[in-house]
Amino acid sequence: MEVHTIIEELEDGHTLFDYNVGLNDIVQLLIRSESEAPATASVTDQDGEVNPCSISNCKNKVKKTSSGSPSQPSTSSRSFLIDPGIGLYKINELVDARDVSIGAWFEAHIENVTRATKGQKNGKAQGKSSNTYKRTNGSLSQDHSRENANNLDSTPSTSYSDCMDTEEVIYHIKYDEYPESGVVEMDINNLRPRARTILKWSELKVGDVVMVNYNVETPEERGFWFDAEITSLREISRTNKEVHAKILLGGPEDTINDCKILFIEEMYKIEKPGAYPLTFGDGDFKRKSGPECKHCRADPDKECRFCSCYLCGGKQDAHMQLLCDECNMAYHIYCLNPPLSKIPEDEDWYCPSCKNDSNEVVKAGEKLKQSKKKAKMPSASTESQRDWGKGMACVGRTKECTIVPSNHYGPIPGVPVGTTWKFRVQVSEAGVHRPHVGGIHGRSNDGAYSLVLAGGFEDEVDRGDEFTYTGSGGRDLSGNKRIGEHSFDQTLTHMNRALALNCDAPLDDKNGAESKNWRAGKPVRVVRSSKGRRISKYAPEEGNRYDGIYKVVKYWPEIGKCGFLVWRYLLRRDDVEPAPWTSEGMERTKKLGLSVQYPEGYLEAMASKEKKDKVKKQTVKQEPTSQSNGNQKRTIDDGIEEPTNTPKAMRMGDGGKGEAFQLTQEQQWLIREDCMNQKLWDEVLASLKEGPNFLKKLEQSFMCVCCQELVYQPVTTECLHNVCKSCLQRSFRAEVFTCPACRYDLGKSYTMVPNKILQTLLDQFFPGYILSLCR
DNA sequence: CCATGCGCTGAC
DNA sequence: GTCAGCGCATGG
Repeated sequence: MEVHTIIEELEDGHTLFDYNVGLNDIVQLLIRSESEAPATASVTDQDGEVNPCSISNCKNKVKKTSSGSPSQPSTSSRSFLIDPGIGLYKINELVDARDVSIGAWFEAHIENVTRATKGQKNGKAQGKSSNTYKRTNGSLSQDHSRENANNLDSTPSTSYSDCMDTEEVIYHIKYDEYPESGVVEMDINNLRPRARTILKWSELKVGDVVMVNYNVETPEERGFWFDAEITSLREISRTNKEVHAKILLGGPEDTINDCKILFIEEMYKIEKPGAYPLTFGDGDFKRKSGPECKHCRADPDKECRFCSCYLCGGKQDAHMQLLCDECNMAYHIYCLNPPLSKIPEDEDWYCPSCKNDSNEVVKAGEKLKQSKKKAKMPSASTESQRDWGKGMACVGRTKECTIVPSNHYGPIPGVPVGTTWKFRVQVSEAGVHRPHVGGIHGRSNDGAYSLVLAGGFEDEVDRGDEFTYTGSGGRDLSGNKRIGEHSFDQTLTHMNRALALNCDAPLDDKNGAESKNWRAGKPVRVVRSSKGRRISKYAPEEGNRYDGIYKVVKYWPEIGKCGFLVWRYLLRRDDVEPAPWTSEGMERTKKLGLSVQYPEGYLEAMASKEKKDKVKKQTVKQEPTSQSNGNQKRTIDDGIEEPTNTPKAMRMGDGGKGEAFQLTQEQQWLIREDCMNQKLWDEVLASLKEGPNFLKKLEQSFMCVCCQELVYQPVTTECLHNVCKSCLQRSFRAEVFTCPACRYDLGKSYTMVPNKILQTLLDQFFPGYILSLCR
């Protein structure tokens, strides 16, 4: 059953190909303006015969090729130009299929286009119903088309009013398909011009239609090209992105509407439609110029887009023509701007529109190009031999806390008081104190969420349950420093203002303020660093320890020991969890097995480094002049054996033991009420005794299969899976009415009712987690 | 985009 | 032991 699509008007600057018309459509063109008056054109195949085909997705500007006046439109000879002439098109319907499969790409050369008048269209439609287009033997449609062509020829004086009628456009296309060498003619539907803009991840967004070379997570065939509309994008880590897409064309099955795309190798955005020539295979499909051109069959008088200069249109001086290795277009060396005096010796040559800036190309073995930001960084200009970024001085995060947002007040779920990390970057990863370097984390219009006590100020006092803290700023950070000498007064702005806002008193940036009800202030997570040991006996021996929740009692400006004005804060502990230095706290620390946490592989690396140093010393002693440093290093690296001494890392894994996770009565009641998820809850509750691991288990069990995050506004399906309502809605919009987890058919009219009980529970366990998902 | 920063490391 | 100076995350 064919659908007739009427394109009433052509918009300026567009071609017929810009209109999306579906498979098996017949395009009807209604000419409305004088300038777009219809014309006749002949459809001829290689044998001079006429061969109709139905084509869709065409929106083509009528090109005048002779000087027919609008008053005699039908006598003028016109053709439809598919700019720039050669393009990569997709076959969707093959009438005369040979060894070419549907979905294959090929280069096509639009030879001729025919338009039939209204009367003929009807005739043609009849012809179609009588199998004209579903040609199974070669003669039927040819005969019919010839009839059409004859009709055209016999009605040269069609009046202009006729031109206002709906008329059908008929194309005839020649194509070459790799690896088939000959020119074959065929009927084609749904021509789709291609784009070739390589997408960067950062440019990709939901809703983009892209052409992807991919591996898709289905049992179907992998690794080919298809068109897809991006439905969701998720950055799992800096190097790991996940894309879901709705396949539009050419996927493993066009029926798959939501698939997870993995390992994308190349991706092109389909932008402004236009014919972008691409070649198949490894360049085997390359035309020859001049008399050898297989397209014009060595006929020097025949116009041929393949061997005529793209700039001047002439096919003379074939020996002076350059063929672009990308688009295969021919260019006279003297037509180029600037012109070339001779044929370049380079094997490859690219035309001006295909040439890439060699500065932008990353060659094998070369480092990736620096981002704009990196280019501005000192490392881009200085030739320092230091391996910045390898040690813990400048590493980036490898994990990120997403169970609470960055502006979360109060404890981080699953992180008990006493948890200790070796490095600040780990504290950041845990979400306890996010800045790598800064002492206060907060927002100047909201408040402070956490701070680190590291003994940066000699005149600070730490009494454990109460301490004074000094604001930030006032330091001379010239010379790319992170900390420096005090050289000016601090102000109650930025983080200093944030911390002041925690105090339950009106802000006063001149005299400071004191809270009458200090417990009413906003909670601050406090981390003590081992660096604070020089002024505080409460600082941990090693690393950075989370000590619990404190509140700002008061803040005031004063002249510090440094001689400049500083803002000082008094914080007091207000936490039900015992402080780590109390006997109760120490017992708990022991019970929970909280020992210093090191980054993954850190202890191993340190152990092997130690070993290396030892070996190095020995080697130097034994053969002081035998090897260069480089070789020596390589030998040692390769000879590293597995580390044997990682006691602390081993203990680290026991962190969850010792203290069961406590559920409130309300939580217990809610869990019982959530009977749909009873089985899941039973599993999760089994890990209650594992303490913090309970939350991890909870997070895993209630993860949305679509967005891979903790479900938000969960819809608990009949098949007992939990999916975010928005994810399920997206699936339904893509007309997939099955459960994303198990493909159970939910039915088109399924009503999505969020599981409020589950949402309440998740909000309690992971306060405000939705905010961290919306970043 | 720019400014800020109670870390961290290798070189001296 | 001291110190220069880096990437990174964060806020504005």
